Amino acid sequence: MDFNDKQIQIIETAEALFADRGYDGISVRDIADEAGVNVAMISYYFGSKEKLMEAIFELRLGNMQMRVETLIKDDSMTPLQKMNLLIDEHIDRVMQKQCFHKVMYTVQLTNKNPAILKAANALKLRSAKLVAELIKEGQKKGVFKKKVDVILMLNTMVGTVSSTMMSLPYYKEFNNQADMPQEEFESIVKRRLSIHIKSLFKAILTNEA
Amino acid sequence: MDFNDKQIQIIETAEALFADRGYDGISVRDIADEAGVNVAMISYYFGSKEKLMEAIFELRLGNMQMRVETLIKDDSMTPLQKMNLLIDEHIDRVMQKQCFHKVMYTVQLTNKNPAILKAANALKLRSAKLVAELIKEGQKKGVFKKKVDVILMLNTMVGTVSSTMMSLPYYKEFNNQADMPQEEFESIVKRRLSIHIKSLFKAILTNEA
Amino acid sequence: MDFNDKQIQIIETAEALFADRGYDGISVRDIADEAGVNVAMISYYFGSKEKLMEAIFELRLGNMQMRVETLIKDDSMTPLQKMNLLIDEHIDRVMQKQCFHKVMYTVQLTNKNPAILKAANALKLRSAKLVAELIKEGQKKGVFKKKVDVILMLNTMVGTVSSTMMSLPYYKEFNNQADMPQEEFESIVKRRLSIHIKSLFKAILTNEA
Amino acid sequence: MDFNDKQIQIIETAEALFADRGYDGISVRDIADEAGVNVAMISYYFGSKEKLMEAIFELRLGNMQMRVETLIKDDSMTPLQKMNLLIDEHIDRVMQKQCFHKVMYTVQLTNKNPAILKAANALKLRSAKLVAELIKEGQKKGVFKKKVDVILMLNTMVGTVSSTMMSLPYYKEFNNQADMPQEEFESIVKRRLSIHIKSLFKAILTNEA
DNA sequence: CATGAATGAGTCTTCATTCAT
DNA sequence: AATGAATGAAGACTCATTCAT
Repeated sequence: MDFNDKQIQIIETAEALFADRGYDGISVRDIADEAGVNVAMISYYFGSKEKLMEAIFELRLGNMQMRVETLIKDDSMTPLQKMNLLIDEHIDRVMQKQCFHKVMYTVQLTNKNPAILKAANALKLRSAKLVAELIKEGQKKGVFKKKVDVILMLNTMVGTVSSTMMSLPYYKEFNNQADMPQEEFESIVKRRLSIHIKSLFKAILTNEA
Repeated sequence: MDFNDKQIQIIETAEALFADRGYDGISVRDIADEAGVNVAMISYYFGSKEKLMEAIFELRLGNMQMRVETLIKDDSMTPLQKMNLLIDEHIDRVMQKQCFHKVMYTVQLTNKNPAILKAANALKLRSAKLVAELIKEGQKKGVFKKKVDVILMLNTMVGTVSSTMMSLPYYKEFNNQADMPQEEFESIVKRRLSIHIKSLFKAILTNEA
Repeated sequence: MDFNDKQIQIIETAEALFADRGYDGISVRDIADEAGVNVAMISYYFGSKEKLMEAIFELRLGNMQMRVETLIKDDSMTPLQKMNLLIDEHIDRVMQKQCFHKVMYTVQLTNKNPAILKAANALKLRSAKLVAELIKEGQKKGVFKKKVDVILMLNTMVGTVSSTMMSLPYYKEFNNQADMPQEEFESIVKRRLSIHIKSLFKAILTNEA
Repeated sequence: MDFNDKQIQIIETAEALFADRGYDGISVRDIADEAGVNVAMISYYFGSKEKLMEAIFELRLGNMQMRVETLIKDDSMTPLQKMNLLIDEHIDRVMQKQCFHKVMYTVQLTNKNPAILKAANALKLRSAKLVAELIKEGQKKGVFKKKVDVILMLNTMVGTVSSTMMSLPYYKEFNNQADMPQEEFESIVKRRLSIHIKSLFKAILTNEA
């Protein structure tokens, strides 16, 4: 749970490389070279390549779940406000840690890293249940519709954001914004995504347009 | 473009295995063993592992683009009908060829197979442009809203479907439908997805709820 | 059970090297280099280093057990004749395949190759039981003593031969026969061993000197 | 020659582990972990793994030679008494320090630790020469036969004991004594070995049965 | 046309040892 | 005096591909 500086450096290097070429597409030597450390150091610090992969998730997933929980249990916000904040935080998280999320998607796509897949799915399921509670709360208060498929709704949020992130370069090209600085472009995308998904959720959750 | 029976057998075996363990997670020997052919046959028929991967896309993407084009240019349907059919066809395609789509997502996630990635993105871009034209047509007819972000809209469609497909087992568990036959469950999911995405698109494209 | 020429060549090379430096003291590359084959060929033919070790035993132990069995069941010899032949055959076997027997002793000394150890011990136990029957037969006929510890007797045979083989160079030096050709020396040793052990067995088995 | 407590602890741990898995089958880290000391301490105290191995022999062989010498030169015993005591002491030594003797046999079997092998052989040779003198003394006194092959005789002693020690578990099984406490069983084996070898030596050395 | 045999390059991991502290 | 951190070398093994047949 607590990694030293060199470990974090290795983890972040691995994360970026895994995102770019996949788990099996990157050798421990690639990681070591890129991180400027000795090959043996990866086994030394993490035990194995697989364990290094797990360390990436340990580092990144650590407080993610906690954040969702505190957000949902916050009494100072209405259910809709919470949903909107959930959306914005998800967008921020994914856009800020694009590499990690790419890695996470590949893990979900294959059965290569079963231990990690299991952990990721458990996290997903728990989050979904928390959100389901939140929906129920909103339904009790009469602000949300009766029939809501929480999973599909979350899949829309997650899927839209990930599809968008995955195709950022093409989105840029399609919108003729190739010249725009990356940071500015991503900021725009984030805003658009936020508005887009919030309006979708409004349509899903409430009775009005 | 024209593969013989044995080639198709190899392609489909490879597709399923790549979907399950990723491109680098599967060796040509794995494929040969599973397909019941000699290892050397893969190089013999396709030239290389990479080329076999390309063959998968050649086989699967072949008529996909064409289908979108004819659909959009069909004069017997309203723009909204076309959009709805586009959604249903996408859902059907993904659910029916889950393996292939998993493979395609992994290709989009990494820079491992650049030639394929490029082809897939070109296809995507062309589809997006066709849909954009369709939207414009609907806007001219006054049935669609003025401001529509086509890319985000398509990302919602693609992302929702793929996220749902990727997490089918967990969706099943979450809904307490573990006992239901897979076919029936997938049929239900398809219907739900259809309604879900269509209502989202309605909210995106039209002014009413 | 049936190895091709190249496999036998590898097996015999490995046998000699393992005898000289131990299982862990020899790398598959050592074996490959010495045998003049590619490193990958060892995995290709045997699966692994461990399996190669097992192949050595498969090749060498194959007919050994059978030989003991037919010898013991041969009706044309008296029990004492059988024992004497058993001794001579053991001496011949060990002296002729010194490398293999060195390998076998190291296997018996450590718990490194448990599968092989188990097989070797099973063989030993079966042989001991056969010899025990032979002893009983001799006891019934009144030519052997009543009380004979078969295991200790066999340990004397096996142990004497192996100790002698292991220290051949020092035996040579001790007897001031350093100049004698190796073959001649070994022939002498075999004769001496034969006489030595037979007289020991006579002392163990019969009542007269 | 003078080791401190921690060194002896390391030596004895190494001895046990080497006995179980061979020199190359055990890493210095294994030894350090098992002995509860730092990995670097082994290099620190002994210089290298090889030197640690030598230290084992330094510790164990130290007074062994001396013992044989004083025994043989003891004037209060007849040659036969000396031989019998030699046998019993050898049995005791091997059975009490089984680990060390296993290590020593592996050293004699391979050419991996030449320095140690040389020392062990020198010791063996010197012992053999001492025993040869003892035999001559007995021959002069007319209690021993004229023709005795000292080396073969000693090989019988050493080989019988080591073969027996190596196969203790199987001896136990063969005799249906699996339930007997190890200590009691070993005590019985020692007694049997003593009688067995003494009677063999009697046969070898004297003219009567 | 199809394949069994073979291989060089590359995989992850472990190793004994060193060195600054 | 003792050790945690670090590493170059070597370990066994797998890989996609080639080639003679």
